[in-house]
Amino acid sequence: MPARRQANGSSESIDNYLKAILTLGGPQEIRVTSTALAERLSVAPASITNMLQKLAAAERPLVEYERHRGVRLSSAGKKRALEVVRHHRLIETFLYQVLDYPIEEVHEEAERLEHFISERFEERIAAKLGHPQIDPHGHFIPTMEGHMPQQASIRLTEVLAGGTFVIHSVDDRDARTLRELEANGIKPGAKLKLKPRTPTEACSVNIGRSAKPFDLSRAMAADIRIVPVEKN
Amino acid sequence: MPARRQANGSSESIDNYLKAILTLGGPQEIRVTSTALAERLSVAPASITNMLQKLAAAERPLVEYERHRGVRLSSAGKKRALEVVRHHRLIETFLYQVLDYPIEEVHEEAERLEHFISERFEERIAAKLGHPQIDPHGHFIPTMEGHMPQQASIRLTEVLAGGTFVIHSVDDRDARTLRELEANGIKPGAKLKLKPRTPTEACSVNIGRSAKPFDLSRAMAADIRIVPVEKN
DNA sequence: TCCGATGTTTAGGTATACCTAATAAATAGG
DNA sequence: CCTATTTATTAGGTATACCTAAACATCGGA
Ligand SMILES: [Mn+2]
Ligand SMILES: [Mn+2]
Ligand SMILES: [Mn+2]
Ligand SMILES: [Mn+2]
Repeated sequence: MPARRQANGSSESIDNYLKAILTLGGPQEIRVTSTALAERLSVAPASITNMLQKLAAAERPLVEYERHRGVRLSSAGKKRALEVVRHHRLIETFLYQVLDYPIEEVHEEAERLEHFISERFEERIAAKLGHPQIDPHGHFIPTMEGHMPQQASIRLTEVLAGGTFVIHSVDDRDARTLRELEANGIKPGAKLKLKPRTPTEACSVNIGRSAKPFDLSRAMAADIRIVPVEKN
Repeated sequence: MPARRQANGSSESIDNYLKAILTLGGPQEIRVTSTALAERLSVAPASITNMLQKLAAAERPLVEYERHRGVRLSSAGKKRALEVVRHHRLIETFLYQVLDYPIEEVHEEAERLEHFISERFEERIAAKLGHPQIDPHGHFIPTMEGHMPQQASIRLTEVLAGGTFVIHSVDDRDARTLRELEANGIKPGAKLKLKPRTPTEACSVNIGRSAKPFDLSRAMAADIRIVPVEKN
């Protein structure tokens, strides 16, 4: 079936590949391996190779691909990926703020709709929301021109020394974890005191100004990104 | 490509077939011919036959189909069709009232999004709008349970006798005509005086309480449905 | 440096939803 | 009532996006 193609010669499937490459490539746009993509997209490695070859061979290629050496986005691919991420995060913000969705349900809906809204829809919800720069999980929303600030935050699990932090963002993909995080006051902007620990120990944190420490599960800790604060 | 399937074993394509059969079958649920469907969906007749056979052969068939004798919706098919029409009209109302879309642009966006929103999204926009019963073109919005009132209206082109009418609804599919209609004050609820005419004559109307008559183009007249009013 | 584990690609196949061209059924006109 | 036209179906083919299994590269150790 003629999978619905967007104007730019993209499709729902292609969009998802581009987004995955953007995310997995990270800020330095490291080459992404087939295995990493296969894992991320829950698709067989052979299917990944196929798609990457197609994307690289197109008239206006969306990726740079070399056999056995991974892929990177071309500038056209990066542009489209950021456009889709903008859609995703604007939709999440809209669902949360205008339609009163519970935080843990916005991601799934946005993951679908991001591929099907028009430029007008994008523009209208952005206007309705006052052109927001941050989504409900704390992630930056790319601008219409395709710019997105670097996240200066670090993973909570990478900090062993302890200290005081502000929560920058939470991962949006696992609804259960996200609901648990929110139920415990762990959301962007919240303050958090971390006890020093060894790599194998659980993370024990104080949220806000509560006196009793809270032990984060592995899943919860891995989904939190934080920024250090000077205490004053 | 695994065309996105909704929970009910439907898909964007199937949804559009079901909607077309609902509309073309009319209130009495007349059998719909392959040609009519081919025309409506801009798809080759052979493709229609193919799809109808598939839909009729399914475990839980969405249509009743007999070779050379057209199709009707099964009760499951009718249920789904009304669900999609509900999505469509709620989305149109939402785009118009909440996102301030121009009237002539809501249809195209709704035509796409109707297939991809969740039950939660449907429920949330319905709530936001106060559970509306009529969309911006004057069409009834099916209820959550799949009920939709009959339209008692008639086509403007069918009236030769003249008289005073209220505009019940306008067709939403042609953006240009719709914009023209709206620009001339022709929208649901507006009052309209029709001069008597012969079948070949153009329709000349007075809109609202304006004194100067307006000649409707064939396209415009065909897109208007009206209800007679007692003048008092 | 060769060897095997791991990762990647090729080869061949499926389902959806379209298409065109050829064929068959239904219907309408003489 | 029989044929010509219209309408519909069958047959065979395309593109997208997946899959599994088999073949092939790459790279880290021994
Ligand atoms: Mn998300
Ligand atoms: Mn997506
Ligand atoms: Mn519409
Ligand atoms: Mn549609």
